[in-house]
Amino acid sequence: MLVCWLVSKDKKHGRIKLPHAETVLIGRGPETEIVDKKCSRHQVQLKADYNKRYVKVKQVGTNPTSVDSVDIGKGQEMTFKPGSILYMVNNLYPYVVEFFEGAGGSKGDEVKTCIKRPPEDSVNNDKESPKKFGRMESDRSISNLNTSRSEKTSSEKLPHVPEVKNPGHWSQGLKVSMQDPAMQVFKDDKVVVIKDKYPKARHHWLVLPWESISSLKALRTEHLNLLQHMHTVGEKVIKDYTNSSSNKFRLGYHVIPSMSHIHLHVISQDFDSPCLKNKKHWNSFTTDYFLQSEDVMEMVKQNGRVTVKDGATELLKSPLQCHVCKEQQSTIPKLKEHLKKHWKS
DNA sequence: GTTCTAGAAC
DNA sequence: GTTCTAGAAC
Repeated sequence: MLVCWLVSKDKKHGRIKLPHAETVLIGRGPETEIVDKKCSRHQVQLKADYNKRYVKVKQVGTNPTSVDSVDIGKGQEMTFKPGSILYMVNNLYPYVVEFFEGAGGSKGDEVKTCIKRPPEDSVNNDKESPKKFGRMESDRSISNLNTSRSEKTSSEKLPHVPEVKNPGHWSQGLKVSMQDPAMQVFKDDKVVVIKDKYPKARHHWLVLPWESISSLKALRTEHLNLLQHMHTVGEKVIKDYTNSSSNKFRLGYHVIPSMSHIHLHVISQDFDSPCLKNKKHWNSFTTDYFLQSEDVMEMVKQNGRVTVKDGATELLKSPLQCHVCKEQQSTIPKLKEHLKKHWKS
């Protein structure tokens, strides 16, 4: 009989049993002896899969839980396998997971007080295997790019290349793409620019720092130079790769991005793209969900960090309003038809 | 993040 | 009947 244990790496307390396909909530409390207020009482939701020999970890609390230095993100899941380290919150309180054969009997120093929920789908877990991220577009051309660079200055000299420990998870896709030379439109020692894989306008790039910054919340005063550089590179890409006089652009960040690793959107304001399909897409670029790059820099300058207001998610449900003339449209197809009016010939 | 699809809206 | 959205699954 197989048993799965969650083990505190710093041996703060006894191991916690994770039964197959049962949801277990862990966080601040007597069973973990974590008293840190940054850790929610229900910080993570764990569900072991004895067939796959891994544990699904969902971050329930607000502050970051990470697996091998990759932030999971609130409400999101990652796989946690033997050999990986789960940090309960803020890179603190390390845990490992262990699967043991035939250790059914001995209760040992097991901690019993964890909260359990009935399994949601106790069978049916066998079919899916970790997916590779996305699809690669084979026809991506970089022939007109990187003209100023000599051929082989690439990755070996870069100061930070973010390690992707869970490349299978979709939220890690940017960290994979940014390291793929075929995706890189521009790079220097601090940042790399890639095309958005699902552009929401005729021109849509992402500027990513090599330095691993998980999100806007991690920004501090010491990042100001980098933020400014990201902005400057964004403007350079507009200048180099578009007829910039005829295209309006905005540079900014999503308040709550879906993808890990901070990224500056550089997007033309035509919003002419088949990938723009729903209200969330629209509102994420045309409401205050989109924080202009300059505003982010100003906030960091003033307050030393970016404060994210609660309820930003609600902005994604706002009525569809044209970003140019403010006229409201009832559906996405009607909005897309309306937008044509504002395109230049 | 995208895809898929049930069922709401028309 | 078709179009469109929104939520689950990935």
